[in-house]
Amino acid sequence: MGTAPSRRLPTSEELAIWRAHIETFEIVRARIESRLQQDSQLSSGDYRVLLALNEAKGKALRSSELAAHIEWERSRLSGQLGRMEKRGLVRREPCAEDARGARVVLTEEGSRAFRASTRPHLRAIKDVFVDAFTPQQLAHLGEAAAAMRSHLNLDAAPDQP
Amino acid sequence: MGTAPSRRLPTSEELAIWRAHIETFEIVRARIESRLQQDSQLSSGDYRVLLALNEAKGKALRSSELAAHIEWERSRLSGQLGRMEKRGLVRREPCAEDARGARVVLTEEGSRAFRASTRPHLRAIKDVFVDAFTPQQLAHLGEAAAAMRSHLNLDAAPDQP
DNA sequence: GCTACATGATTCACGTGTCAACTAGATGTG
DNA sequence: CACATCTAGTTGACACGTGAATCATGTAGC
Repeated sequence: MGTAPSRRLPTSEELAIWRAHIETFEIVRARIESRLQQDSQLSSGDYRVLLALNEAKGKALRSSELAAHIEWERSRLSGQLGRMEKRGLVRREPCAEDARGARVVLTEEGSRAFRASTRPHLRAIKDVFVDAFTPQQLAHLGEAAAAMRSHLNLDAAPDQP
Repeated sequence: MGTAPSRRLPTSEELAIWRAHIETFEIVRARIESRLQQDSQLSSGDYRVLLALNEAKGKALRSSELAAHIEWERSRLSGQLGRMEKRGLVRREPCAEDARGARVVLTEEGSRAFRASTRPHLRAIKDVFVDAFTPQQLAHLGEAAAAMRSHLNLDAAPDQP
């Protein structure tokens, strides 16, 4: 099922849409990240880690669970946690069940920083992203993202042989 | 003119669209860049610089013209050019009219690399991006990008007092 | 138990981005 | 001409991302 993708190159209109889309939303991402940084001294990486830990039972996760949850490479997470630990946002402690592993624990300070960042961050998303569009356009964007995810076969069950 | 942006936070639907959009198109960008790297051993930064130089008269530009053209910070361009020069894609030569400046010249090798990269790169854009959508959806994406550009006041004349 | 392999996590080298400081040549004003 | 100031470009410190290599611990097969 599905139509065969045509073998031609993109037209100049298609190319222009690609370029406009990627360049524009790159700026959007940068603006929202910059607001997060200014408002809360957090990078988007910090925020993502704090969000995941905050939702976790006991505000702690095994490092590899965390990596899987936010879909990051392990080495990426390792570096990120190192920086966050230096700033006191998280703590790493040895894991009782598996001496190889580490539990990543949200500190009180990390928890406070996350709670304080949420509202202004959501606000920035509203101001910069949501308010740019009509409800129609926003719905179209949602559909486009869904179409893309299906095109790329994301959303597929992650552990299939 | 224009409706006042409401002061409420984004709804969970709006937030979901934001997250789906940014995460999905981050993956799209990564895939297309990875194809460019595999097909042509070029990063997207390399490609952008080569594209600009290739279009320039004499396949050369002053460093600051180049920076302005592709809208990069000067230090970013400086580092990029250093790496590209090491690989033989561009050459920097002193500038006759202004001894401070440098002319960035596309080398024969850089020109060849760019020409060889174009088709596979366009092909990747078609495969990964364009073919994910119906023509309607693609048009909607173009409109969304335009709405966002206008929301952010991009497209404004760059040199207004 | 011992060897082989799988797994959790870190480390290293490198490419890449930002911002602030710096160098050196241009320019404008007395 | 002397001085302040502007401009072109580089450099350095740091944050961040990737992939390969490394190290230690777990687990399976004998």
